[in-house]
Amino acid sequence: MPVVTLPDGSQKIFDRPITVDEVAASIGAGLRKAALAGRVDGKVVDTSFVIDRDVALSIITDKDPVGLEVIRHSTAHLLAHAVKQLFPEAQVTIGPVIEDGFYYDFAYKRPFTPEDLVAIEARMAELAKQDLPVKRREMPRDAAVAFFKNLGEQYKAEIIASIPAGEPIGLYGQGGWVDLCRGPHVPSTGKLKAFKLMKVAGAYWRGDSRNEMLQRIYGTAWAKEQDLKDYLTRLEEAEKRDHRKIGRELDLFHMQEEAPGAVFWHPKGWGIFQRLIGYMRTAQEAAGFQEVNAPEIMDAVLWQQSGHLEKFGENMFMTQTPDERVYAIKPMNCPGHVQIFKQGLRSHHDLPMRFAEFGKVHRYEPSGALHGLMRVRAFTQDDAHIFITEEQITEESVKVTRLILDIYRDFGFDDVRVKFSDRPPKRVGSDEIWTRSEQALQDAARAAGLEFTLNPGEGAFYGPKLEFVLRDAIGRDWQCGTLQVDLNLPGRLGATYIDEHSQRRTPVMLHRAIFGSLDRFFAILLEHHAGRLPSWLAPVQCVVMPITDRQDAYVAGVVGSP
RNA sequence: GCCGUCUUAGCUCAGCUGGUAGAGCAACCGCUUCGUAAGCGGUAGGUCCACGGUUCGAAUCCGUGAGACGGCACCA
Repeated sequence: MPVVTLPDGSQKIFDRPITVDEVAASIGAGLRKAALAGRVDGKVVDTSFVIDRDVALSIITDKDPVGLEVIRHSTAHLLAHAVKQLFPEAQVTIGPVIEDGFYYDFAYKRPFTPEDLVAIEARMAELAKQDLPVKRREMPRDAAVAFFKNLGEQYKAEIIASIPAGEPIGLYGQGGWVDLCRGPHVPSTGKLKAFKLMKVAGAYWRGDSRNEMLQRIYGTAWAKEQDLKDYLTRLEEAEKRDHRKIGRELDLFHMQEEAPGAVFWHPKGWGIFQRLIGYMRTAQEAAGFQEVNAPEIMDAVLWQQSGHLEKFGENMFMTQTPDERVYAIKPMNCPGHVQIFKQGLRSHHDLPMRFAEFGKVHRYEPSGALHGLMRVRAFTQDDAHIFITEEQITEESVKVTRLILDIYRDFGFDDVRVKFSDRPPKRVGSDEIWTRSEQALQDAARAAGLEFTLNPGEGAFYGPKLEFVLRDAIGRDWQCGTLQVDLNLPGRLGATYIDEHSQRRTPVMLHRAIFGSLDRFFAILLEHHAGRLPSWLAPVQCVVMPITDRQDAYVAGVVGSP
């Protein structure tokens, strides 16, 4: 006798186990038709899910964000179904939901072509039109492994084999095609109405660059045709804001193949760049930072000590000079700032010492990573390193986070998210030190009143970090600023200060960047404003133009007046 | 770095199966002086990414390399 409690608090009593679909039908034919899935005691399930006990149930339709996810997930299945029909030799792997859509990875003897996509999308439309019922069943794990091996689906078998033996495996079938999936899915393919395949690309099996490359097909799916259209319009709008296009049109900068990943700044672009620096210089001086400048080329030894060479050696520009010494072109500013700190004796009275630099750094980024100004091999950072005692971490971090948020506000970025990244797998320093630095940074974030999400394993190799993510005018997120607590590098590079007991101690170093990469921040601003920068930044604030040549003399007067 | 696509005038792009290059916009020169995003006419502009190969002949076919673009991996 299941009692089903609906979201409005009303209850329905049934005299036998029933499905979500049947409950929806009992409420109304319209709801039954709109039902994509159900939420039973908080868990999302298929409409075929059998309710055999008292539960809280809500029917999920395409008005529900989860409903949209179900649609996208099922559309990924529809894609795989169509691919298997057209290319039976292709093997299926995984097909998750992503922002605005989905993808599905296939192993196939050759890459899919844009023409293939057209054919696949047409087949998907046919399968949707047939309104095939989507049916779930379960199978013991080992039976499922055998089942997929028998189908020749090696990748699926491998995925299932990595699931614990006790768990039953969910299989979804539609029109003679079966896929492993935890679901849930729409009740029938006819629910899938608004989708489009977007692009093909390579992607590594299990996301590991040592593995073979699969063919990934990206698609987008929506509840309604109009939503799909709106989405495509949004993409067009984003394309119009592309900083690479605007940069050329407004004559701000260019790049050319002799200097891959490096920027040639034109007068107007460099003027904007300098105003950004000028702004930051004023703001950080007011906050107690002192500007410094360290060499761009230093002996590789320093980078060995810091640990950068070991971790990032492959991504550093090295140079051998006639004196046979190996120098590195700096990829970071921290070791340089530590050298400045190390000159002379520092007392605890001197701390905090805040060194800031508009440091130009070079990183040999993988060729495939380069992207306009967003990812380059030579760029300027608004980088600062603050030397403090361990007791000062919280107070100083709070100050820095305030500064960061204030500055973003000045640029019109009010919507800022914060992420906390803790120890990565490849790191320097003891676990004990990591525990202390993670704790200190989290305490500081809380003291600053920040809400943050966890980003496990994404910290820098020397310390945990807070990452500041801006949301732009069209809703895209950009990670810019960062604040890192570092209990490792000062020691590795031999920095010390004298404490109140006349003892030598190792300072703590905070790393902070607000714009991050000036070049990248420049690009973000261009895209955020679609090229129409606020007048304090704009290289051209106004133009005086005559309508006919009869006004020439007058206009010359206007231009000449103050 | 990996997969795929691409590279032709300042920009955006045509150029079918090989017969030594075209358009629109921009520029320049005239004309027009017209009230809210493309007035009219004309002129000029190209090592067809680079290097090798096939061929009587290569922008076109093949190979190598570079760069760009879209993803993946990476991102101190």
